[in-house]
Amino acid sequence: MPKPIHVSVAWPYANGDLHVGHLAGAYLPADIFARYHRLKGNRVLMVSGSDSHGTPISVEADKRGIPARQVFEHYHRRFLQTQQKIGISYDLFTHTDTENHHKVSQDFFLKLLEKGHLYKQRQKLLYSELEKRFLPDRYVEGECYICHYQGARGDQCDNCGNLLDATLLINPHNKGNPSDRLTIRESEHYFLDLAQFEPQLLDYISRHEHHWRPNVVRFSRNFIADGLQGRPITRDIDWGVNVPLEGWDDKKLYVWFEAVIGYFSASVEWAKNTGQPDTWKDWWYNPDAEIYNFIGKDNIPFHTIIWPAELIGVDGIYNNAAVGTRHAVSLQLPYDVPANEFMNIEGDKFSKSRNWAIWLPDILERYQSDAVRYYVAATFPETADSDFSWEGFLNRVNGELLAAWGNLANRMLSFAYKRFDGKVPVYDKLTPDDEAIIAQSEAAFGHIGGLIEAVRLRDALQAAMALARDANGFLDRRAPWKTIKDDPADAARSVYAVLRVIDNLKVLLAPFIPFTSQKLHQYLGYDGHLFGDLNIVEYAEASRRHEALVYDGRAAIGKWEKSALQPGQALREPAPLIVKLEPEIVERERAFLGAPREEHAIEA
RNA sequence: GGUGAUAUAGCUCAGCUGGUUAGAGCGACGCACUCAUAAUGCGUAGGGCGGUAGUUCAAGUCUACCUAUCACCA
Repeated sequence: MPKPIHVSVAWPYANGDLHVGHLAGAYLPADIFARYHRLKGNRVLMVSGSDSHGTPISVEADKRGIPARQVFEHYHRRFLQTQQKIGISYDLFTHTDTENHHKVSQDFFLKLLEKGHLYKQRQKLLYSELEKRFLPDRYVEGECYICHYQGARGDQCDNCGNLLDATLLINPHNKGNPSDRLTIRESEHYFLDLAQFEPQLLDYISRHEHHWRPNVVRFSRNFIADGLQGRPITRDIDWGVNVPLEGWDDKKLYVWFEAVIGYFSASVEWAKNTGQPDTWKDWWYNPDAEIYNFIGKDNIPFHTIIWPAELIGVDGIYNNAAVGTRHAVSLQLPYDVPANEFMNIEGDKFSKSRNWAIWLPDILERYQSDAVRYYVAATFPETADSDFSWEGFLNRVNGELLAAWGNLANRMLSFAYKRFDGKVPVYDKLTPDDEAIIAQSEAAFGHIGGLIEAVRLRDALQAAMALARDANGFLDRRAPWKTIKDDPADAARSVYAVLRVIDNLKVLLAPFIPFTSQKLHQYLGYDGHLFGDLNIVEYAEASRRHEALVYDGRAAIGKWEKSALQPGQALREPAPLIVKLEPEIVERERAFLGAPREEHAIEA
């Protein structure tokens, strides 16, 4: 019975390129998880998109002197290209500036309002007399009222690290315009009354804590114990989703409120795009479905508190009775929120302003997608912060991915291709040793599958690599290059056994390194594709068009099942799977860190 | 300031509810092999688990305090 699995992936702000932190925190774990479940035959819906709104984008737009829309469209396009290249298999990667998303967000707002989960309150905010508008916190600079540092930002002090209330800053001034005069004005806003949801949230957490990561549980419980405060969900800004009320034309929905709704709205869009507009309910209104949110640790409260509160608050939305009894009455809340920690770079924290970052479009110009995927997956910050180091990259790619796995496949395929007439050897009867290694590789499907389902991806990858090492050991014991001379029948047995193990490893490793597995699939003489295609598709709405990344799995034939490799099957001429890295790359790549960077066009 | 996390071989990290001589990969050293991108295999040497004080028949594994780093909240 296929299980509906929803993979909700954090929405990147479209104000700059994707970097390895994005990949390690959310996108790659989500993709590995989704690909596994697809191989397993489950019904996967994986969605995300560019976050088009929010001050980071306005700030970037002001810096460049161009409209916010232009900034987000530029990076949205690059997100599509980058993720297509590294193979993040979204069923839909859209953005939050679609008519669909605006509508769904507004419907969420209205439903919450109707059910009494919102309240109005006046707020004191900094107002720019020059620009005639309320100034977002990030545009404000002043003296920190805690440590008296002069260059504190409106939302946070870079010196003492404290979060600040911009209206309390000493001598606040407009960052972009020092001659501006800032005054404090009151503005009315809608607040989400989080405290109302406390009992349901506590209940939700206790129902799931046995299978959540301990830090996610502790963090969420603490957050509630600290007291749930109402949070403003509207703002005095001009870039964002309109507040769907009369007289609120100069305000927008706050990005934190609206962006998480993307998981839902993107599911609705996906269903619409596929011509079956109700199918999103097979996840959101189906108690058998499991929804997984892949995010970084900075986002935990938004996904275990705020997003569930919004879902509880709008329960029943779009679930009109006319649809029939196929669906449940209640919206599904996330089943698991496997938040990752942070990935540092050469021992230091990621920083966009210092360009202390490894940008995906840049490294994908120089390295195989699977090499990047392998290293990042082997170093996932699943339990603690981890570190991306170029020396580590070199060692793991050359010493593990290439030496233990790529070379295993290459050495045996080459041998079989040359000595067995380009075919999988035909054998008489396998020895107990041969049968043991095959059985071991078959048992790995259950073991590694279990680890992936529990989102222990680093352990899963390590288990697959251990099997590859065992296969190398087996090969050395059986030494077909010796037996071929005086006992060719025995060489046939051992070569067949290793090829069977390689065929199994091809599938076991496919969620992690899909491009390599596909190549190997062909070398082994099979046709067809293990996974579907990732395409950039344009969709038209009533007044706008947008591009999205879309996974088309119709032609995929890969299955999470043990190999039935046929003796006598014709092989294709093999070639090395993994490109060997030169030691010089370590110094070369380190030199890019902290140096000014130029954006290049992304080649397919 | 509060809360939480992390600190284990040269490096990167595992060690669940406390229990035989603390594990893996890489690196180092030695041996073997030559099918393979000098790629593989076998073996050896390396730590006593941040510090201090406790609980216990028994503690990386529990408690308290301290130190360092990180995160979140004020």
